Amino acid sequence: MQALLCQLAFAEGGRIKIVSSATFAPLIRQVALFRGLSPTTLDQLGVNHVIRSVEEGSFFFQQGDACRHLYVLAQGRVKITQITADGQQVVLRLIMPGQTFGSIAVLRPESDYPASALAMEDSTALAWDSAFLRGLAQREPSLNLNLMDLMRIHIEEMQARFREVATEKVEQRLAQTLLRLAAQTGKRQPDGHVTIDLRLTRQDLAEMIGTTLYSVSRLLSSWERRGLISTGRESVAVLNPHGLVSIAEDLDRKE
Amino acid sequence: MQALLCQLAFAEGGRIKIVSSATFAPLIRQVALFRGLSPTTLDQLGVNHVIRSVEEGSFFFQQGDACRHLYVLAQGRVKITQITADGQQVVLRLIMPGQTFGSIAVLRPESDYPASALAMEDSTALAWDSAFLRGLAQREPSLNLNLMDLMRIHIEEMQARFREVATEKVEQRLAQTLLRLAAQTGKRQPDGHVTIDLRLTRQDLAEMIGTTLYSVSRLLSSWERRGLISTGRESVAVLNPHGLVSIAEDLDRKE
DNA sequence: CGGCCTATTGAAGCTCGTCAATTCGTGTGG
DNA sequence: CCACACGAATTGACGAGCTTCAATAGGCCG
Repeated sequence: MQALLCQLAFAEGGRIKIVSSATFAPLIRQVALFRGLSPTTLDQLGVNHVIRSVEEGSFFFQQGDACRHLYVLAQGRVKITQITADGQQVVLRLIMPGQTFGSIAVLRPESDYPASALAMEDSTALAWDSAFLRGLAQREPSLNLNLMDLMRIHIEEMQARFREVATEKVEQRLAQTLLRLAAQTGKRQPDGHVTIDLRLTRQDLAEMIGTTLYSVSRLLSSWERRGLISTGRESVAVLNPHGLVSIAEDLDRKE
Repeated sequence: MQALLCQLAFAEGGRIKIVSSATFAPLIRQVALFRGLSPTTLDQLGVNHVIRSVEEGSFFFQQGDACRHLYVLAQGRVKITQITADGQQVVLRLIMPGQTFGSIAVLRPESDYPASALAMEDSTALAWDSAFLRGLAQREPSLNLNLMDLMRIHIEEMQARFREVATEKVEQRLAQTLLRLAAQTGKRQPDGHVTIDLRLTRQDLAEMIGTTLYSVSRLLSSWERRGLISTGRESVAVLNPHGLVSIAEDLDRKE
């Protein structure tokens, strides 16, 4: 384990801090993956993890690394990405605190991570050894069921995104994505608007929907002119969700 | 169960035959999902299934149906599809004999199938009740592990396809898909060529990669002119795999 | 203030989708 | 057995949508 940490720190320039583990006991009880587990098991989970802090721009793991740990994000934001041979990147998932990533690790002791986990800001995650979790799952069937349910959700999300990118126009996909982000993580402001406090660049949004940062910028500008949203550097506020819905459903072709 | 069969038969016009179950015992032992299970369990699986035959063009299940069964295809070919609000279709998977589909059913008693399973030719599948399988999994942890492994493979496939459709051109995706089909199900002919005996229309290929049948037709014609493949009605033979690889990797832009 | 990352916008061009017309191939029924 | 019908496939023309490149402006931090 220590070897892995050092290797990653070296490879990516990430600074690794080891933090007191008592801090995170409440978090563990809220994680979907650990729902319904016995107090004994939860205690074991509270003891047998490692805390990893990774600074912005560094990786928790990279595509192709041997996958030996499952992570739960405690603070920060992480994006799960794949890079193509010619350097293009796609964003598969955004991870918020309390969410699980690297769960492939539990299944196959000898496989590699199929994607990379990049910290979008300084982030801290709890890491469990996959062999330890496999042992735990033998005594706690709920753990397996929870894990399968996470995988099911993940499959359905990827299927939906594949369908979207295969059938819908950039305009629709972007509107859809903004609505989804607003619903998941947006915060309602005193003035009634919903802001997405995620700091996503135009580039990030482009990689989530399979387009270029230029197309994203053009669309956001035009929507701002129409009063649907208000944009800022690395931020978007949704002013008129209904307008975005009609774009997402392609109800307003040609005006 | 009988009610479900009748309902589906009615809804889709599918003709349902109930066949002797002894026929399929050897198949069950070869299915990846059932690998490593005890002989006792395999016997139980051999007894507690239902055999469903569905004729070409009918559905084993449709998007939104309550999902109560897991299927293993015994003969025929099935495609797993999703349909968009405006009638466009995408093909998520092709199922060949021995492969499992509808596996989401096992996890959530009360959920719906997220996609449809359409018989591309007259097909027969074994169906297990999801409650029965959940019970079985409590005594056979291997079943859970196998299922999770299938799900892992499925996730990685969908991630790869998302990356492709988000970053690659139609040309590359089509070449990639032909190579994949040739590797998975192609048969080497006496003359050394590899034919894909799947009967896939241009439309099917288009729905697999997110394009139109016209683009597929144009590309296949041009590749045939260049001697890379030989095409026929609902069939393709790969003559020069290496040429397709260089197209898939975009090594020959502009000639 | 200067440097760097992010964002905007225009212009040009290419890929791809769309529509329409036609041909090809397969199975059916007279 | 041939003619016909129907689905599958081909091909051309056109244009919309999107990417690409380049130039410029904006915002934030040291």
